[in-house]
Amino acid sequence: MTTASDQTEPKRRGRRAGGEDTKAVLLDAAREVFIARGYEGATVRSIAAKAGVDAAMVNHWFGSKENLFAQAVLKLPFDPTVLVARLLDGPPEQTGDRIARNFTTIWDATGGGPFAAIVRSVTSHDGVANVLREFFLTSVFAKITEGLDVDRVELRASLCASQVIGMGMVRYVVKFEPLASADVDTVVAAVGPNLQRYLTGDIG
Amino acid sequence: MTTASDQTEPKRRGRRAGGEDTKAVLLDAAREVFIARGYEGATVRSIAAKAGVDAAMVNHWFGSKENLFAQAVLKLPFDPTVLVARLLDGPPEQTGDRIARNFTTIWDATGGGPFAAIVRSVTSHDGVANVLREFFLTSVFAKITEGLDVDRVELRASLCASQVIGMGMVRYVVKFEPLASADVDTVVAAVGPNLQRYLTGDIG
DNA sequence: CACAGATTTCATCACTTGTTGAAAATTAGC
DNA sequence: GCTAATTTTCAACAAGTGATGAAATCTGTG
Repeated sequence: MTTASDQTEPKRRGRRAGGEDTKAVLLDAAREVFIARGYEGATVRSIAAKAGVDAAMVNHWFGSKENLFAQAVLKLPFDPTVLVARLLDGPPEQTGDRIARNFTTIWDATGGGPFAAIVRSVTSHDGVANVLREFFLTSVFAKITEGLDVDRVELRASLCASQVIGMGMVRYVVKFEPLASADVDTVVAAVGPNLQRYLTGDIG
Repeated sequence: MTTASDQTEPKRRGRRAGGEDTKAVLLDAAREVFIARGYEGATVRSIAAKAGVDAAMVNHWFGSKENLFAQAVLKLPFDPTVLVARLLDGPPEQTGDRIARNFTTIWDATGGGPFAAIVRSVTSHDGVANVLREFFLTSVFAKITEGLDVDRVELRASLCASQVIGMGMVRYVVKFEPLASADVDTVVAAVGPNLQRYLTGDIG
């Protein structure tokens, strides 16, 4: 709805009048459709239709559907290191709360879109599981546990990942109520302490 | 590999010699392929090939790919009520441990197959999210929280679901180490107490 | 053995997929 | 204003999808 053209006219050929960059329009449309349908479910034609251009533009501007997916979804919209810095900035005993608050806030801002897109494409696309692992484990949670002076840093990191990913699944993908609609403070109060135990508590 | 035929002969027509039930062979093959590839990724032809029969048998025995998916994957292989009974049988303060142990043991026994299959088909197939919700929320965790005499039963149920689903995602779908390879006791010691807090603890 | 019914394969349908090459229309440089 | 480069649409491809109807083959009953 955001970028579609409602015209059904015979649509004359040739270069566009000017202004809007088709490459950017395609990226937006692709992100939207990939989020809603996953990699295989999102067809090149449906993406092009939502962008209001011909399907051939995908190959012209991105070479392949594969590459469009990488550009639109796989490429992280922010730097993990600044996120880690923000999560480590504050009292160590409240790190769990900060993790819960930051992820919930960030994902809520986009309706959970990018998260859902990646999860929904975890089968279709070979690299998606690796991207997930690289981001959650290596770039974020391993960095945090390593900065906390605790034992079993890898296990603690994967446990945190399990809770954060599970929260994302329930809140944005399968949408279990009331967690799906709970406000951020409720989520932080519920999930934060459990994350804190994974980080610094006794895990057996 | 389990049910395939390695023959490349011209394969004569007509009714089979006898013995193996094609319907059951197809169900096994379907489960295997749906698990590995998701609903859209698993083609009728690939399922039939793995079963060693013609693709037309799918429509002959199940009417449609849709119905085969329902029969092979969506239909729960066990009764949720007996699971709930087992989870509630014992000291209430160890319910979290029992949940962690039971789900891990059950899923480990099948390599996490059915869980992965459902998650992987959560986009492609409209009913999958509903099946997930119906099972985890309504049939299992809501029943447990209702039997525990605590407040906010729905919120606690969805929180438990988030941790259990997250554990399943990390252990069986994206496979984050070391949680993916940790033995059951380690998982129970780590996850159990967090589930217990969601069930009977102070969640804000 | 004959024959009705069940089971299986085959050939094919209509449709959708990602991709490509050429033609048409527009813009930019001189 | 002419020309070259860029952008866009169109038409079509080969490959693959789920599904279907008929023919071929087997089984079971009489």
